[in-house]
Amino acid sequence: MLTQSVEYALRAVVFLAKEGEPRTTAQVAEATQVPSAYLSKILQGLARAGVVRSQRGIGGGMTLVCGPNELTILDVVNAVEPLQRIETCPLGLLEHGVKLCSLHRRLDNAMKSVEDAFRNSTLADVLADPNPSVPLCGTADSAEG
Amino acid sequence: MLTQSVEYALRAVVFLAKEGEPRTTAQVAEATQVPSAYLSKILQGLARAGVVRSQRGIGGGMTLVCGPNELTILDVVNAVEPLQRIETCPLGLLEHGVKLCSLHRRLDNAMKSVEDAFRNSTLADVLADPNPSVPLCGTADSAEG
DNA sequence: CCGAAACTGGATGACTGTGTCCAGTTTCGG
DNA sequence: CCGAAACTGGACACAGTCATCCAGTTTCGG
Repeated sequence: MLTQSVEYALRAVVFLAKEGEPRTTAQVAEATQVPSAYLSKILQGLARAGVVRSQRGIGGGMTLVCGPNELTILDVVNAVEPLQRIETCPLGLLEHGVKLCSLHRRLDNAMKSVEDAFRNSTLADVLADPNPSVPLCGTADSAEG
Repeated sequence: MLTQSVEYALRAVVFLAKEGEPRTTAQVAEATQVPSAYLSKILQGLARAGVVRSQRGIGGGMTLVCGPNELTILDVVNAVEPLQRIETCPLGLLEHGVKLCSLHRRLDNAMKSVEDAFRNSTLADVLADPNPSVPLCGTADSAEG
């Protein structure tokens, strides 16, 4: 339902939030197991959206612009592929423009529940979650096959 | 977030539910404002999935297999493009397989909320909704532009 | 049987998402 | 200044989605 690019972007920012210091595209790619050439495009997008800052040259890399508690999953999703709500009738029916019909209202409510869930999760929340599985972290041999 | 094909399929089944009798692809296409050549492919898929029954020849057309109160939005969505939950860790980390990490658990919870919302809406619900905008219905000149 | 109505299936094309590659540019350290 | 490190941008390839068109098949009515 969400695109591959969104998944990759989320992994990348979670990693950057966990590290807290500049990391190169190659480092992020290895840690998140995302193809590095493609990840660089995604990070470029996040940089243009103001989520991440890039620094060229030796010692450079990518850093989060905000702290983990000021950046939500929704921010990242919207930076990569804006989560679009149904604002007006997809059929272009004028009467449905202001108040969606029952079908589209139901679809939009589902969108809204996703949006709300994403808005209520900051990266700090994700990292602080009392969960046995730490995001992106596996033992050396756990990613085989 | 949902594909165009899902939107088209939902419009089509809502229309068929409202009519209750066989309707040709052309009739459905006009009522739902979906390109008819493409709609025929979508209806073929719905027929293969057992949501709709097709009848060739004069007097034929498409009919719902079940009654509107036995068919949910989720059924239609899954027939066209299965709504996929996150079952195992997308990174392939073995430790995360059974219990998702906090990032993927949050993403999957969002998927689940969509799935639940769709499962709880039958076509009968959609049609019976006390809403001033009746699904797919506009006055003759409301779909201009 | 004949023909019109209606669905079926394959070929085709544009566009987007995913992914790779490489040449170019910036920056830092010496 | 020089070179290595690192990001940037463009070109390309491939698959899937969206969409169209047409020839073929089934079915009904007369």
